[in-house]
Amino acid sequence: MEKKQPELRVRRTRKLLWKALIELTTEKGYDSVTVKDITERAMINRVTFYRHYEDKNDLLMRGMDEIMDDLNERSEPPLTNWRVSVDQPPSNALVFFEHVQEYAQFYRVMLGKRGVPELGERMQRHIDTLFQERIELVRHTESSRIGKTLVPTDLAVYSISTTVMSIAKWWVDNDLPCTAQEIALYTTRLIVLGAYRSIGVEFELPEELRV
Amino acid sequence: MEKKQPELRVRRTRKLLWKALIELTTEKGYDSVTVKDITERAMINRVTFYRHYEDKNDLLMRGMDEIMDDLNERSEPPLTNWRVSVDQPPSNALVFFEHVQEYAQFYRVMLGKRGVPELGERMQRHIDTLFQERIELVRHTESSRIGKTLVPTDLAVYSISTTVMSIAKWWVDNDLPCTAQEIALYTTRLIVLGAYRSIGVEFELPEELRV
Amino acid sequence: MEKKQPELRVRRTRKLLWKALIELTTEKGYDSVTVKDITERAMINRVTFYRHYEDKNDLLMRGMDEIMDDLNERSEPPLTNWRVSVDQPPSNALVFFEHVQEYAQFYRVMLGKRGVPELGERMQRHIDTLFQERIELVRHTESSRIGKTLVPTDLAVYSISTTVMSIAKWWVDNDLPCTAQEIALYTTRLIVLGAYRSIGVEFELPEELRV
Amino acid sequence: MEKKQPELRVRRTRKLLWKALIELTTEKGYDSVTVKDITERAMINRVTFYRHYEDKNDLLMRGMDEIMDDLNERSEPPLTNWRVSVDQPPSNALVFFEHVQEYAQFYRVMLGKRGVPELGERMQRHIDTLFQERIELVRHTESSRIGKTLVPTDLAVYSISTTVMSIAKWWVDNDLPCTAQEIALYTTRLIVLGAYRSIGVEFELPEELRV
DNA sequence: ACGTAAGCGAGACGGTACGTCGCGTCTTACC
DNA sequence: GGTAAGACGCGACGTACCGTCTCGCTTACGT
Repeated sequence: MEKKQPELRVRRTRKLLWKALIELTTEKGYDSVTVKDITERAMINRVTFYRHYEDKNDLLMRGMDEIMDDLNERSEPPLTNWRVSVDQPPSNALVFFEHVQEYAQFYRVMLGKRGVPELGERMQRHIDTLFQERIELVRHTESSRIGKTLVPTDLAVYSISTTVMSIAKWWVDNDLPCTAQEIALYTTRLIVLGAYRSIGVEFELPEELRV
Repeated sequence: MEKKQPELRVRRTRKLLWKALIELTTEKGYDSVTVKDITERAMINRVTFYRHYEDKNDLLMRGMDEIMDDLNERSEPPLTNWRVSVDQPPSNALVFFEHVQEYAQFYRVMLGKRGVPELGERMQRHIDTLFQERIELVRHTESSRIGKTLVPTDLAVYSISTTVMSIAKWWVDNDLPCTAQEIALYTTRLIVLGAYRSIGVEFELPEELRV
Repeated sequence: MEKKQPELRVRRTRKLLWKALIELTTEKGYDSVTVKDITERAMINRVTFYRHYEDKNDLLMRGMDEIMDDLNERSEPPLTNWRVSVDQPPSNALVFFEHVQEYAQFYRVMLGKRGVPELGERMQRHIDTLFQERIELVRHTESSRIGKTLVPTDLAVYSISTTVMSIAKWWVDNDLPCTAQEIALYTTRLIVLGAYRSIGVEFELPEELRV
Repeated sequence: MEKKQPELRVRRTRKLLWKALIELTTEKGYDSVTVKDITERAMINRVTFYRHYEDKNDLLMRGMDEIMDDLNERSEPPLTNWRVSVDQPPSNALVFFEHVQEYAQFYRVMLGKRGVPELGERMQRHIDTLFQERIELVRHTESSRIGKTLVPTDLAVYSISTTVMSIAKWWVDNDLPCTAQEIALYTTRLIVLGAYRSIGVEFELPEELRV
């Protein structure tokens, strides 16, 4: 059973408000945007705004929810037989960056300095979850040998999710200068070489990269 | 020639206002703090606040300036004969984390989710500057061999400064669970193994870490 | 030809709305009553209210119309051979107070301080009309002698209608402490002794009241 | 020790607001006047209004207070040796109507149908107080003989204060068609002949008025 | 040490935005 | 055709903060 679609007018109103929020945040930064600004831009009465959302932040959160829901639906559970590699990004990395690409304008705005730190944190939690599961799997897979730990694991995991988020930010800020496939690969390389290596997860390294 | 100290009362007023800002930001987050809050906490008349600062942000920026000045004074110019190593953090890494340690309360508050993203960005720029110079040096030093580039250099540099900042945040958020020396070492390892390696900067790796 | 009765549902709706208006005015005063209050109390949809009435005041006016129509139907034209007396209220005085008695709740509410001044004014106009005709008759009837005028006639007439209305208000406010016959008599006495006398209308005064 | 005058600006602000209230009430009726109307007319910021008064009604009440205070200061306590007469209004009647005359614009507006019933009630209470004391005195003065009671005393007293108020209203509504002295005399006559007589208070009646 | 210029407290004020309430209109769907 | 349910535009409300101004008091500094 699927949930009933709201009325046409309601959907139109909400869409216009969301659009106005993104536009205005792009123009003057999230903090500077007022509810009045949003409703004027959307050509919606201010009171009507409050009939749908508690405040500016509520509008943002609900929009973010939808986007995060979309990401969650796309993400696959971590594979059990998974090979750590510097040549092939894992499927969820690809899913993540394709998702970012799709909502590029949104992410560019919201991850920017005048955007909403909250968004980065929510996504980071999402990534944390995926990676922690993954790392456990990786550490217990025969294809990975465990070496010496150079950095505390929790610090390394934290640095991983930060790295992913910051790369996503860099990617959209620079107007997607490469494909999702490529950026996912770069991300994988940085993480696998750095954080993974630091916590002793070993991996297949092509001959020419060996030290 | 030293600049004349402001009058006693003026220094007292400014100090009280700064103290109040930090306290209140700790308690309820920077955005929620109002000028009225600050002046009430500092027991300073609201008009007096405006005699010293343009607004809440001005107060913050001037405080940040002083802290950043302190950091800049401590930082040394990058060494020309510099050896990339996973065992010994470069001196500026140590300087940086010792500085963070000194102002730990300030950084904990301001880097936190209810803090001020602006601060992170200013510091990141600082770090970017240091690292870009350093990387140039490293790449042209005979002690480092240049290998294959796995990740675009600008992306790697960006990920470096992000990593440093995020580690600093993790460090203060977790109440300095290790010494400045240690955290500087971990940071160096993550960066050297990951980002440096990705852009082909090779380094001395102890025997037992070799793949 | 009688006017067609509205549909059953319509009559029910209007009756419920009227009832709710009176109740709510009793409870919190006319000004504080909102259309929403009325429709909630009447368990009628707010839009339905607007299908029947323009606004809260329209509902009141139409109800008042019906009540005033009732009063007008009962009132008799002033008699030509009419004796001014302090012992016997004229028939219309009786009609008036019996009418007030019948709609006591309504009058108590609407003449009260949180009621509707408009009502008092409409009734006062009604009374004015009756009295002006009457006074003309009285002044030209041989049974009344015209004495010296102590007060301008228009002022006296104004004071008469005010007196009647204020007595009606006093009567319902004090929960009808005497019969309609009695209150009509008191009213007549106050008017005949005061206003009538002041404009020179003389009257039969029982022996024991003479000065 | 006299109470300290508020600051010049404050007095100016309040005066402008009061003036605007009276003007606007004259133009469109008290109920239709909004705080926004008042502040725009007074060229005062709306927020400043709320710094001085709780709401529109508070502004009115405080203005009324001052006017009532003025009336109270002028009114004399009822004389003990007091002669009821139809030729000479008692001094307080004169005081009252002179007061009304002075604030004629205010009373015209506020006693009118689009004015504020509250005002009439406050004044009526003032008058009630004066008259009740006076009637007690009158009834126990040798110069007045007590005759038969034709109307309940409380009803008669009520009708007195109503009469005074309604005459005041008539007077200002008709643009003061006679002097305060005259209107006070008419009022006295109506009351003395009507209500006083009805409760048995006898008085000096010139020969030609005797029945 | 002491007079004076500054810093400061107190609070009125104009202004922008907030979130809420009530009004009256409109549409859709039911019966 | 009467009614329910509810979205919507509109105008006013009373409040919170902002940043400015003016009026006096007091206090630390320089001569």
